[in-house]
Amino acid sequence: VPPGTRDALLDAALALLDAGGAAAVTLREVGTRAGVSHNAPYKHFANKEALLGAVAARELRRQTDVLKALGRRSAPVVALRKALRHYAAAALEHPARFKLISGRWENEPDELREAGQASYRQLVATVQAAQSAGELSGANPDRVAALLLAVAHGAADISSAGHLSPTGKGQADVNGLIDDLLGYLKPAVAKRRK
Amino acid sequence: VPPGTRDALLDAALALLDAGGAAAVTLREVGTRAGVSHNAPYKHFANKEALLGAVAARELRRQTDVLKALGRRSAPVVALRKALRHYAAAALEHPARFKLISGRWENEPDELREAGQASYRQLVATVQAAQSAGELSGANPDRVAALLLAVAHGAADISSAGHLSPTGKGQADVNGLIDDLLGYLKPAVAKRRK
DNA sequence: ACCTGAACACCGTTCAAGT
DNA sequence: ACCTGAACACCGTTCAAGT
Repeated sequence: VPPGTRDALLDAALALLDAGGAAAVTLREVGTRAGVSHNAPYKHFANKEALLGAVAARELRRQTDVLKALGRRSAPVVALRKALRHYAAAALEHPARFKLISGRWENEPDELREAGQASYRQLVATVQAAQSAGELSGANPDRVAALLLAVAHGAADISSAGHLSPTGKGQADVNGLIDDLLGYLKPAVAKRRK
Repeated sequence: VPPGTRDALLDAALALLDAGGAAAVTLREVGTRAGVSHNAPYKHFANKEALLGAVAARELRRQTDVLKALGRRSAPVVALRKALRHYAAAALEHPARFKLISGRWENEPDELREAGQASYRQLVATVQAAQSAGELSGANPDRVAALLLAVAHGAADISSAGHLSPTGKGQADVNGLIDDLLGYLKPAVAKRRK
């Protein structure tokens, strides 16, 4: 099937989101850009929140696919570093998407919750692979993954708001913080296998 | 001077923010709750954004005062841990305030930017104190402070959205991540002074 | 100096109606 | 099954006018 009204609505909503933030996503403008009337969206989505939820879930799935591809092409700890940098870079490049995907939902759509869980499982798997390869300290992989995600998320969010540091240089600083944490998580070099 | 319309407007906006999120803060409802007409706010603030900016700056100043008091009553590294926990707990308790204070601003009010810088300086000073006391590893205090803030911010934001972990227990997990990072930042015990 | 009431443009949502 | 056009309630903002 060609584009289809539903996909055209999602595309229009994403374009408006990136261009002008969440406030710019108007059902009327979404409809107009998709070539339909101002309330045709209601034939495809229950309401505005459902439309935004579908946009968020689609983007999160796309992002997770990129992270999976990184995992197939690099050594574990390199894939982990690339994944975290990619996560932060995406957040800085499209802050409104980032807030939509990672934000609070009154009624989180199943589609979005499942995409989020799949993305998190991918991260934990990468951490485990790096630990098994002896490239990362051996603490509980779930906790390590959560810590890494918290830093990437927090650094990107703070930087995106312009609050990282008075003299900060944006993304460079975000990557620096990710590297700092990965450095602290390096296994002790003195520890030798028996 | 007794309350004053301006303070009454700020109080009403904060109450609406906490009760129903940013979407519930309506200039009309703010005016009504403050006992004035629906557009009296325009006599005290340029527009809705300016009103929200004043609310954010006031709350950020209050929060920073709490962190300063913690610093005066505890040993440095204890104060640091308490400050980070307090930051995260406040974020979880009043998520809409947290997003307002730490979010993006089209035109960030001077008042808010200055309050944010003061808060960050307070955190860096606490890190430095902990390092001077030999309770925290000696890396660049600005980078360490940024890393700690990123974790507290990121963990609170992810947890607040319900995305920390499928089996996560909210605030307990956030504090756990803060403790994990502080653990990694402990100075090497084997290192003795000459 | 501070406030009110009417008015305007805009938005989410609903409904009756069309093919 | 999908879409349109009119309509409703609500919101931010402006303006003329009041004290």
